[in-house]
Amino acid sequence: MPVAPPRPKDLPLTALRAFEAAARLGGFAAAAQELGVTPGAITAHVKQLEAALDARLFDRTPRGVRLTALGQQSLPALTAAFDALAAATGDLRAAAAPRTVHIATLPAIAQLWLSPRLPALRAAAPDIRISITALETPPNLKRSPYDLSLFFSDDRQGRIAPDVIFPVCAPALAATLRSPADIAHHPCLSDATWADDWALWSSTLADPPLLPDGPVFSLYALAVEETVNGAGILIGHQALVERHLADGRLVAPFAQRVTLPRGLRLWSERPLRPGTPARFVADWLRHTPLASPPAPDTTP
Amino acid sequence: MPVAPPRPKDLPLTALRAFEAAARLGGFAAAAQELGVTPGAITAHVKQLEAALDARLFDRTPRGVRLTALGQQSLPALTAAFDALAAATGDLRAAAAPRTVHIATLPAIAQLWLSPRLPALRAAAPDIRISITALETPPNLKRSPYDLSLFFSDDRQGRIAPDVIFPVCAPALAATLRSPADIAHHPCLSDATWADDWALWSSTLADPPLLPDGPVFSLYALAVEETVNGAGILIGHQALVERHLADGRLVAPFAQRVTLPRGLRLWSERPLRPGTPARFVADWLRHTPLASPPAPDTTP
DNA sequence: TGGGGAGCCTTAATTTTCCTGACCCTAAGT
DNA sequence: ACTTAGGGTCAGGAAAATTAAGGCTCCCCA
Repeated sequence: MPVAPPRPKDLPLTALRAFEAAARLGGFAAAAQELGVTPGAITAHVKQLEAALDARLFDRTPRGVRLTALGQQSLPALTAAFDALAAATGDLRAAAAPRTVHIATLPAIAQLWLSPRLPALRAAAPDIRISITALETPPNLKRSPYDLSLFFSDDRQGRIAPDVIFPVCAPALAATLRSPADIAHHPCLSDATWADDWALWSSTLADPPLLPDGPVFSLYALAVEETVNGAGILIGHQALVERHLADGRLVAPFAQRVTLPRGLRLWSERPLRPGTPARFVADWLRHTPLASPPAPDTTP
Repeated sequence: MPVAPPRPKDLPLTALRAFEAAARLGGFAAAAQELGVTPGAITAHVKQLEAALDARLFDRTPRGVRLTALGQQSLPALTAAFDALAAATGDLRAAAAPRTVHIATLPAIAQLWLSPRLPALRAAAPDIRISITALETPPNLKRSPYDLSLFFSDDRQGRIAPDVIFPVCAPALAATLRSPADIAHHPCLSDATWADDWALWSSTLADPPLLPDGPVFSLYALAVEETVNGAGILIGHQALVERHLADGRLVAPFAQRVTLPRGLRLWSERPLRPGTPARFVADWLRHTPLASPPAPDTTP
């Protein structure tokens, strides 16, 4: 019956957030990625929280962690509270920078789909600042400071375009190709995150050709650039190569095209109120086709 | 139209909490006290948040800070979110230590009112752990990890006893007192936080005596101890001296008693569900009178 | 009117805390 | 047996809090 046990300290906020993320995502590594810290930090935070509570929140197994009953019953309220906090934070940020729109997207989409559209968008809304952040994985929009998210997804909600794939190459190379079988004589460029694009496409042919190996890129935009330079044949994603097809730097030598179940998807966590900059940008991107490229400069 | 502005970082959680507290309480110093940090830390947090938002949240004036419009409009949602978070952590803490009750109270109440009751309470509920934290100021129960709060307050909700004040002294000294006028010949002990108790009491007399100065204590329990030792006359608070009156170490030499508008108040932020340890402790404290002190040990 | 004195916030330097980065460990799936 | 995937551990360095000092008003009172 001590009169002064060490004052019951408030549970540390960051440790609570680390626990909530780890519990919701089912692992420390995933939580570390969402919070942008290292797994070691999550370990320390959870341990700190468990020490403060004097209770286990996770059962440690050699291949991961599993929530204890205590952790399970506490998770929903914590998640709701952090969601509310994130929503309030989002409102605060929007109120502080009312004319800025933050977009999260894949690096490839940023360079090959979004970037060509930006000049026209900027002209259409000169007072809106567009901030683009390239991420490998779609963020948790409930928690991240982005207004719009633009990724490939199976979800049809907010789909802008289907993902259609087909081989593309430089015009000079295309001139040497007669049929899909000719692919065997050229390098097949592909992207690491879409490793089986070539297989998917060729499997739809009546007579699938032998596919030679080719360089695998971790940046799709780089693969596109190499293809423009004649390095080989790339398995193209329509949305990402349309600009190069339009201005003639790339051509599609074969008619065969494959529509994948996923598509380019633009969405936001909360409904965008009409009149807000984010709403304008979303509507504009959704409904404005890519403008024609500037005519090649033929004057000296 | 930069493609990679420094990635919009998440607003730091602790900075948000510092801002919320400062905004809600109307000052950095008050926020620092509620959060248990120094004012300098609040300054740094708010500055960090303002830098992250690239907007002012407070107008600095020489005698304090005032919320900007941006700060004002963002405050309610933030406060609600942190309240939800505090409620969730409270539930988590309760689930982790289901048989512990945390009580916040004044040091004087802890020593003079609560402590004498603890043995009987412990006997009545041996499986409940009582944790008592002595604070000079009632905590914000919505945010603090206490189940029960026990302070003097004007609020009648949850009142346990009125605050009745009257002079008390050691029996030997009392024997020399005939009327209130005799007070003038003895030191008048008082507590710094209740500095005008003497004036309040004496002003109700038909013939107010001249009040001599006396030692002012910052710990009321110490003043009581000194009075027991015959150091002078103390202005007693009924709830805090009842134990000493009951066992005869102090007596009340005069009949005149003054009931102040405030009273001893026991309350909790959220309604206590029946069957919970906190509910049991609250009911017990509310309804169980102070047990008789053990008989003086007269055997050799 | 003008000079303590008290509040309140800020700043600078020191101390403490936290995060990272590289390594180890264990178990499950080749 | 080797690889992979997930956590745990530890030393060093970055970022935070504390402490202590400083500036700026207002208030009070002579």
